[in-house]
Amino acid sequence: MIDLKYIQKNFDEASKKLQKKGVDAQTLTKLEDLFSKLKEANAQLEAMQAEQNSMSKLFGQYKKEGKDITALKAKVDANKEAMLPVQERAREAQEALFSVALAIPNFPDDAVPEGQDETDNVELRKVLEPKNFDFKPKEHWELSEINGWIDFERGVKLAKSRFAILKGEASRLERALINFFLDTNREKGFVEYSVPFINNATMLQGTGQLPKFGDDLFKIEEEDLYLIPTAEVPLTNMYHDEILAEKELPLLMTGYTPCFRKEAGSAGRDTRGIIRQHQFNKVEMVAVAHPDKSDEIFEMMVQNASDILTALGLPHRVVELCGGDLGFSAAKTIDLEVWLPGQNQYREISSISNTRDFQARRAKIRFKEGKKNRFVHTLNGSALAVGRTIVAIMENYQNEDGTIEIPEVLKKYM
RNA sequence: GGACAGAUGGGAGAGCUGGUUUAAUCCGCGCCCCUGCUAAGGGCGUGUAGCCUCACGGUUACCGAGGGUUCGAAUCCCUCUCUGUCCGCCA
Repeated sequence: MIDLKYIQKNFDEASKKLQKKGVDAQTLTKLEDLFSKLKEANAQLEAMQAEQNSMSKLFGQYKKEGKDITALKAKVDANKEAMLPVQERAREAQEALFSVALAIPNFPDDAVPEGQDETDNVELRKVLEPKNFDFKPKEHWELSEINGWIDFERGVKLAKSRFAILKGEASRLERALINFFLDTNREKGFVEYSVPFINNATMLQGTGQLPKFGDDLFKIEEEDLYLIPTAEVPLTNMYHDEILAEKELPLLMTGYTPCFRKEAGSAGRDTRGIIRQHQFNKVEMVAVAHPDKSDEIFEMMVQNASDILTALGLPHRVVELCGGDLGFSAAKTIDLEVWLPGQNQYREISSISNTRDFQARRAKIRFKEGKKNRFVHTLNGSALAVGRTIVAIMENYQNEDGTIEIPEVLKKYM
């Protein structure tokens, strides 16, 4: 959640920042107005409550001393009644404020490039040269057919479209990748976790998926539970509503989970192959960091994901997202895009974001700095998306006859 | 799924026949004092969020969650969640 006090004190600046993310000034004005209304109502209510409390105390005293309480009772009753509309006003303001505030995205960092969509993203560097094939490289679904790696039809039969089955070597490759990713992350200082794949609504709100993006989530019917769209949700929310000691920071976490997404806005995109599935596997990095250290940790996370791709011999480029392409919770995001020779283009395989204190405010994750509590910074990033790594290996390591080599670093895992 | 018990501040633990409890007490933790080392002792302080105040300080809410009764609820009533123990079932 954005800092309401900041908005109130620096309205113009806040408004300008949020324009980068497509929030109009009108919404912000409404927010500011609701915030003022809430404060006003609360101040009045509290004064009345104070009055009520002191009269009640007196009431007890009178009774003890056997004094007449008729007059006092009338006064206290009148005050109680007068409080009701004020109470209602405060409650309404609170509700209205939150419904607006929870739907406002994070401020982008000042250094984030201007832009509307992914075409305005900025390429920072390329790592590894794409290999020159002396034949026309095939797309991964063609290679899958030759090798019998992916069973799309039966995946659809079991669930519905955008579900697939990995078979034999492909399934083993997936398992090897997960282990390779987790081991590498562990070597970089991330602690490995195995977490619930189902989280409740409070947690989804903590990391920013709810209330605005419920359409992208699979919900468990009749329960307040959702299948996680990313391990960022459980890993970050492990510290939901906790106050950490400063010396505990940073908390570096990694975990493998399946991820479930409805892909509501992506009908018709990437319908062939396993680039875009309703269920995919991912190894995630999450950091809970001291605000002064989050930039440093961010760079480390980007470097780690890039190093993994390099170790796998996969050409990729590092791209900084422009304001218009930033996710809801992110202040800054760097995507890693892997080269897919079959598709003849770079495709996203990792996305690393610093949410600053945006998620920390929602999830109430703080640390003790001296006597004061301060919000932490939370960061998350894939290292890596497993399914897309399989696609990348298939397409980059294919031979002319359609067979696929296994990258050297994975051989000990298979 | 059934039966019983429970949920209090960093920990332990009282209060639970409604009103000097601003949540006692102990431990832990912090600062200070005493003590020529050590041990021991003494004093003060020590939750979260918000609002008002330059500050000192004041004030409201929070005793698992939500609602109710009452002038007043940790305490009484209702609903829910979770934990423990036993039984049943189960990878």
